[in-house]
Amino acid sequence: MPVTAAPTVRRKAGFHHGDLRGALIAATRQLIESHGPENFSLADACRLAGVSTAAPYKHFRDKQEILQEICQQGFEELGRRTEAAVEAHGVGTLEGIVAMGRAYVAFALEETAVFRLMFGQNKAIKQIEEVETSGKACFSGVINQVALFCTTSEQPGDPHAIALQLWTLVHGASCLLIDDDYAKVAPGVDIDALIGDAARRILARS
Amino acid sequence: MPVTAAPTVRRKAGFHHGDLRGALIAATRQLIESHGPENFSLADACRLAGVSTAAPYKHFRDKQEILQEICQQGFEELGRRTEAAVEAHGVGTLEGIVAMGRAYVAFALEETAVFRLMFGQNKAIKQIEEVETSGKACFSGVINQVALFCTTSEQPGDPHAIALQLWTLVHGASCLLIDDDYAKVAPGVDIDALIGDAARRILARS
DNA sequence: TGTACATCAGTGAACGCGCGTTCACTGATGTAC
DNA sequence: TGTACATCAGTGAACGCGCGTTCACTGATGTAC
Repeated sequence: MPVTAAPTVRRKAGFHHGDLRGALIAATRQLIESHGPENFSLADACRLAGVSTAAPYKHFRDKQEILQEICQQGFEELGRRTEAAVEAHGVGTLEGIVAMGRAYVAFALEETAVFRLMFGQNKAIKQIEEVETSGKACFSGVINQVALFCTTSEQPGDPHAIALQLWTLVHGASCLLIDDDYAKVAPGVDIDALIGDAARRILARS
Repeated sequence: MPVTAAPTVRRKAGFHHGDLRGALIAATRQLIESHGPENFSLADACRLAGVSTAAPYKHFRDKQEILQEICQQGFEELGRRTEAAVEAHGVGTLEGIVAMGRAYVAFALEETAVFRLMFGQNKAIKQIEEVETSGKACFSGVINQVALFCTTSEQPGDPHAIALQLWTLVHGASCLLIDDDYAKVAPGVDIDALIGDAARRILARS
């Protein structure tokens, strides 16, 4: 399938590109979005960026390094989004925690390919240190909120265990949505309601 | 990487194989288990089964058809397991429903590659009719149990909505486990406890 | 029981293809003077 | 301001490789007589 340049990744005129590194990342994101991270070819990304297939090696060690970079950016973006969500809806409140969950699912829907990289089967990508650190930071944010909620609402629950349950829930929703698996048995499911309801039950005084 | 024949897929002596269809399915399952469904090559499966790369075309239309067959078998197996679980732990009971969830996660852990096929991104595989039917049947089993539980325990909840929440939960647990994503923030998490606890909260009188 | 024969599962070679990476190179850029 | 030059981003051709699928074929099997 021939790949034509999209506006966001079109090269500048002339011999030098200007921001080939950025353009290759943009092209890669676009390609893994449509073909999945496993079926992405570096050669296609080069075609999208309008450069020769040898050009990426001036900016990345190998194909894998581009994916690692995208994965890393993804965790930072996810952290930013969930933090923004909880701040907008109330730090330490039930609504704030639910908003974090919804932000997680929204991220999976909007940045599906990046989400797949971040939580998918390619272990090599996830195991570099910067990625692990950003990932832990995201989760710590959730635990902190749950702990805060438990304290202020005088709940006896273990924040770490509850945060894990909530993460499991929103991650499940994300996966079932992006892989179109709800469609078969619950077309048009209201996912915000599902998450809100389930999270409320998980966070309820037990 | 050279692939050597495993006992379960070794060919019989002689020109004719005997059960090449079965051997190719076994070989494919083995390969997608180690390389993922996206990185499986038909040629490797042939090597494992000890036949030429042209042999599969006497039994399958193309590469995709082998994967569809495995996906189909997977839904049937999952249905069998969840039904067996609920029958062993109490039809229409909370424990029975929790057992179904645990059986779902156990299936994901034991048949990871098949699970990935069944719920993964390859839409073409999931969209054939037999697969859709088996998938719906699996989910209906859960709804029925939840409905039964709601009735006998005089709960007002909507069985369909509650079943969706439970599915979301156990699917999330399955994905996070098989992709090794719990490891970073909760190494050695007790997943049976997590599911039991969360399911109890979701099924609790609201 | 013995033989002729149709069937068809598996062969092995070939096809066209696209991949990731390497290589010596080229020419645009920007700095030193 | 003008010129010489070092830098290094991007080129284009080539590499070795493995893939999915097709093809005419072959020979083991089992059935009809």
